[in-house]
Amino acid sequence: MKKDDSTEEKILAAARKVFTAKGMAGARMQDIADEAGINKALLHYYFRNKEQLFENIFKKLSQGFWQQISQVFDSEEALFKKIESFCSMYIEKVIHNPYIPLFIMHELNQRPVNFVKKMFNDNPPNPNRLVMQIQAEVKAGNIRPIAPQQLIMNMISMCVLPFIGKPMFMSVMNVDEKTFNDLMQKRKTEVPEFIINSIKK
Amino acid sequence: MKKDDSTEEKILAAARKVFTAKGMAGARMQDIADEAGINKALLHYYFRNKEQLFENIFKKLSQGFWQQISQVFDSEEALFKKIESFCSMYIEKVIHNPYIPLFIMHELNQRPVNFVKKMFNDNPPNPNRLVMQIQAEVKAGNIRPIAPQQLIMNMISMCVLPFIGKPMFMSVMNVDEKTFNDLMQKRKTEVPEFIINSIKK
DNA sequence: ATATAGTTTAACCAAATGGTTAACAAAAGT
DNA sequence: ACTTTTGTTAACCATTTGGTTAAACTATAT
Repeated sequence: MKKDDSTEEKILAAARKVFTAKGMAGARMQDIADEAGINKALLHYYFRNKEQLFENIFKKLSQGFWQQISQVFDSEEALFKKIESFCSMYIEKVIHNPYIPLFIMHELNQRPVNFVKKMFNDNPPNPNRLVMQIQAEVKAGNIRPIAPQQLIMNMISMCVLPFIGKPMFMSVMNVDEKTFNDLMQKRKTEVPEFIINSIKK
Repeated sequence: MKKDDSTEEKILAAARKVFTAKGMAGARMQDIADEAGINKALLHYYFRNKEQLFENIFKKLSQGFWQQISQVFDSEEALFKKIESFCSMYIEKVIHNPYIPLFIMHELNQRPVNFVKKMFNDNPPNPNRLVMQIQAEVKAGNIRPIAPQQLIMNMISMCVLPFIGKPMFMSVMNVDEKTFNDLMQKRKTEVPEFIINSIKK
């Protein structure tokens, strides 16, 4: 029935690329059509309008991204091991999808809180296993006292911000693409080491 | 000669508000005019076009932001004290300007590298005093070995990312505005403590 | 007072942009 | 074969949006 079975996928791939690079407001439907190599009207044939195409991409990306996080948070690993797993997994992921975090956070900041809540409330139970683990280790005296929320924010921050601020960091540290990538590779072990050094007794 | 001496300032304040909230692509000239309470044509009378108005705002914000950072970096304080100063100063600043970092990073990511370089290359000398301080303390054996660039990225990351990701954090941690603000206030001492605990011997 | 220069506005314009339509092409059903 | 359904396109449309213009208004200088 279909002439080319992957047209819808081509559109989705193109939309993802354009939206994540330019944001909803900066993306042009024509850009997406060009990127997909199709006529602009086809976009509206497969997806009613820009808003729906955007939501399709955005929901998938933000939920997928968060799902991967909470999967590690809820795993059975011990705390220190889990910190190592999370940082290396997450940094590795962002190395290969450097635009996603900034895209998600920029768009979340454009939308009302109830929209944001709807996006995350379903899947990730809170307090999750990681929060309880941290509380337990503090209570047991195995790590120094720290609020789980603060520790988790610290961890996520160090994993993700260097990518969001990549242009700034590259410019002010005066490093080229290759050097920057080397720094990020090293962070996969550097960040967990930094965290564990801070909380261990 | 001028009817209202502060018209230009009203425009700049309005433009700053709209641009930082919606970004260059999402901002409408009409929005800025409405926010300033003036006719749209006046925008073009004081600033030739959207691009120039944007550049005016963007340059001031990004350079000012970076200047404040490098000012602390280059101060005469001892390392640990400097880390404390930076974190409390920076978090305090972002509490009162929560949109700025995300705005700057989003816009920097939309522009070519040479544009970014032009924006930062002038003022902040690199390697700056903070880099040299870290190297010296490592060499003297006063702190554990760490690359200055990694430590500085860690510090900036923990100070700024919670604000960039505020909607996400509020939603997944299920906290309200007040609780979030409390968390951020505590970070002014929590983050430097976290860093110093990690690097001290 | 009147001219002059600077300021502000309503109305307008052209280009860009999201979206529609009608016709055409390709598959699938019969 | 041929009818129907699905996929694709070029041309078109309506609205939005950045930007202009000409006239009106205000303050100052003469």
